[in-house]
Amino acid sequence: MIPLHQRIRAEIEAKILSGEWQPGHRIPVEHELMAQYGCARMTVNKALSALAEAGLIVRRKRAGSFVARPQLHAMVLDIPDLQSEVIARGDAYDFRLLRRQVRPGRPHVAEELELVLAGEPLLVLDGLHRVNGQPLGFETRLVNLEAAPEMEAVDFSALSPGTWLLQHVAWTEAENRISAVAADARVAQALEIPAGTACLAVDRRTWRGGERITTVRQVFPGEAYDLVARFGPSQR
Amino acid sequence: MIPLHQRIRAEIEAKILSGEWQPGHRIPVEHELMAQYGCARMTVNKALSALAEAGLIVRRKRAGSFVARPQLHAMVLDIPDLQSEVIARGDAYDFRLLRRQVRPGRPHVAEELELVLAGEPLLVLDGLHRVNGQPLGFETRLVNLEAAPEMEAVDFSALSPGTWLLQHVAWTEAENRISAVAADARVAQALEIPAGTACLAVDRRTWRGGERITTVRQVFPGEAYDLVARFGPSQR
DNA sequence: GCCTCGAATATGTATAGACATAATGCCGAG
DNA sequence: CTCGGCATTATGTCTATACATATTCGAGGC
Repeated sequence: MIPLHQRIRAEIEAKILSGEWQPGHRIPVEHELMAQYGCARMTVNKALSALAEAGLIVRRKRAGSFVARPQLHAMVLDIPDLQSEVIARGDAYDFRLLRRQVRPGRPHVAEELELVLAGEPLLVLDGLHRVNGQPLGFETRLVNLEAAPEMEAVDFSALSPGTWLLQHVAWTEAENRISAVAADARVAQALEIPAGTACLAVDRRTWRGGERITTVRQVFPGEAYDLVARFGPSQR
Repeated sequence: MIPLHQRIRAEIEAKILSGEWQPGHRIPVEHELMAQYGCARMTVNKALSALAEAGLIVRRKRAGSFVARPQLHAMVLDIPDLQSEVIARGDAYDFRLLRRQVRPGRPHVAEELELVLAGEPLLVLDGLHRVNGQPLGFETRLVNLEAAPEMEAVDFSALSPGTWLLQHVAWTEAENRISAVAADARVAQALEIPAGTACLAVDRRTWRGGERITTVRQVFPGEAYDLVARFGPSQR
């Protein structure tokens, strides 16, 4: 019932991932596979093109197709959505708003100017993600109200701004920057950990076609949280 | 000179990424695009299939194709290769080996048993990545010598084991786990930072077919290093 | 009003053939 | 022996056509 090009792809993929075909190994040329599966070349081609797209093989004209030497530097990172992740585990999630403020962007703060022109309205939100009443992560967010004016009216005393934004505001590009920081006094107090504890910081910025929508920094205690990036069969 | 299907793809992608076609917008059906570009349906189909694969659009039979609502949780993570990254910047890279040891896997250490059976040979390497003579990151590595026997003979007093492994040992699957840790005494001394400093820890495990090859933990001072994950046009 | 079934529609898969393009390797000229 | 150019080969793109499949919409029966 599964399409033939997908079966061809899966069988070759299995040979590669099992190690039976090592990097550098030459894959049967399209005419051979065509004969082997009794199908048209387009079908074989589709399977091989998909494998090439996924980076598992390299194709060279006149020479043939070869198992690729995998590269470390482009892996798929899972960024869990806190709320759905927590709820999926059967725990209770809530968001506690600590600060809310609408004010113009300050002309001397570079971070705010990346988001809005000086004087344009900026929504500032600080809050705490919690699991079963325990602090999970601290979040500081700036929102460009020009890009998401409806957001000014939303009540975030319980709903997470990230969740609301994902559902209501379209974005086209996003960047996450991951680093380690020591918890400062404010974060430490909110997360109920000693000041100076090593924490994972995720800085996320989102755009909609050139226009900046929001900037957020989320800080998690180091032992309570990690991020995973994979290359391999689970990739798809 | 660029293939037509790629041009079609690029033009639709541009409309989506510019925000001109918002999420939920219905894309012209294949027959319309076919007429618009004066080509066969297979060509249009190839362009749209690629966009669907990349997650930019969603295709539904009978209904049509629609701009997808982007999901946060699968972004592409750049994991720089330290050595080439540093050299590309024009700085001097070197690796200093701090410890080297070959011994059997200890039966009570879970981490070692994931790599080898108890009693099988294990290569243990500790070392320091340096830029212009300054410490950049501390690395602790376990290597399964069954999987990479040639490695026992290599001199790592200057060459980084990661670089050697990437070039000489084929792998099929890898996982990176990113977390924050406080520098312990040994790491702090090696990196010349105060003990307890917040650091970014990258735990990497690689496989070949089901067989584990190596486990490595790299620790970087928090301010000196970060990782970036993106979704968007730079994705390809 | 509601439910079922069939027609229309858009995508999914596949074929057979054609020409384009790139790279390898061989062969002959110098 | 070396170098340039040409034939060969494998992939890349595209066409025109066909049938399969999933989903929606509407018509008709209850």
